[in-house]
Amino acid sequence: MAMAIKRASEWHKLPVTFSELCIDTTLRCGQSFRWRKVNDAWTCTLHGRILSLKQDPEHLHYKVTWPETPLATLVPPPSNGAGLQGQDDTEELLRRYFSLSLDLGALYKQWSGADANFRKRAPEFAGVRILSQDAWEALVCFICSSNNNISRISQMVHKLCKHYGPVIGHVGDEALHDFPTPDSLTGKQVESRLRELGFGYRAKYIAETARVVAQEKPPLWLESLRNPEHQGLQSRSGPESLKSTYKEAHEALLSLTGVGPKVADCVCLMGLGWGESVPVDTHVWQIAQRDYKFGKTKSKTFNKAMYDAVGDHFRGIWGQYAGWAHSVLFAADLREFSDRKVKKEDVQRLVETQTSVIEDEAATRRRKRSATLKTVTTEVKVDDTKDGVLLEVDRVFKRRRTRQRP
DNA sequence: CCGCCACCTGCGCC
DNA sequence: AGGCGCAGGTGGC
Repeated sequence: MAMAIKRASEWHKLPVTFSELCIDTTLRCGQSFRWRKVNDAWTCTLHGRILSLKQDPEHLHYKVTWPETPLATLVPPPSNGAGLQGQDDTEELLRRYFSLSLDLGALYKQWSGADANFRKRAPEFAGVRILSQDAWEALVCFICSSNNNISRISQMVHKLCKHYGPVIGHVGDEALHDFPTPDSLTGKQVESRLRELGFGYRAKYIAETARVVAQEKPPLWLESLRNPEHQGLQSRSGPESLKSTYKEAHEALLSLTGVGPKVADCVCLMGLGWGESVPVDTHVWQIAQRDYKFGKTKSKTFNKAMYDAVGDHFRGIWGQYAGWAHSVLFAADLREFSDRKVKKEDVQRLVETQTSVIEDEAATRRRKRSATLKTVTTEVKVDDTKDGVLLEVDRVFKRRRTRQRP
């Protein structure tokens, strides 16, 4: 069996157009925190193997590297049972991971038809898909994401794999690890060790959640929360009574420490196949206020009712795959991709002025952020005379905390 | 229920 | 150059 597995890795290709999948955007937009660009190829461990991806306008190119020693004993086979049987199931895995049976072009058309704002933003951000990630991995990664930035989240997830995940192989002299199982994170020392590794208060959430998932919840509890409809994955696991709806899955996840509505929705969307789930974070809340006229209610702070209202609103205009549409706008709003927006506005602005657009843009962003985040409770108007922009801010997403003096 | 705050840490900015 | 403020939130009053 091991002999069949071990062979020289080579590149394969899958016909996929750029508008159906753009890995460069999809893998960098904060869904998964493990993909790294190595020698011009996106690389990550997935289902017990190392996967490298490249793309041209017509194809997705992939290369598989299997473990030097069989890992059947270390890594549980995928829940669909298609594990290491000797034949390469990587193409099927990729189709599943990227949900390639879904017609993304048709969805973009639907969302554009229903929403002028989407129509405006989407052209620069084609091919953004929701990754079908492992539910447990998504759960832990998004627990790490609370009050945190993408750079540090990535570092933390990397450390988690490095210290608790099985080695799958090597790239150069660096070992690549798979994501650790719940069992491997249940030890007595886990919390203190994670704190040493820089996880901060999330160390407790992770250790506690691992213990509950591995020992207190019934076996396959997470899997039972999966959307049975998603990409035709007719449930082969569990009786009818264990199936859940999106709302039930969301509620169930809230029982875990460190999991609030936002993290629960991330797990629903990216780990459990619930396409209608819309994670509302500070970014999405700002998008809702800026582009969808949110922020006109009595309540002063962002509460659960408003959280649900934002999600319901987007589900209303975008429909069954609202979470997918949301991630397109989320990507369009990310700092990391701001160059694409500058380019576009460059053209517009050059017609009007000859000033430095990039610097202008950066300054505007700073002022906007500053106005949005630092304003406290009262209505504020910021008159930006230089750009002739009038910003109205009804409320804040989060009250600025005043640091205690020692 | 609603509305505070504290919570770890690292990086960017002034 | 040394702090301050913030980052895809959540738990506990």
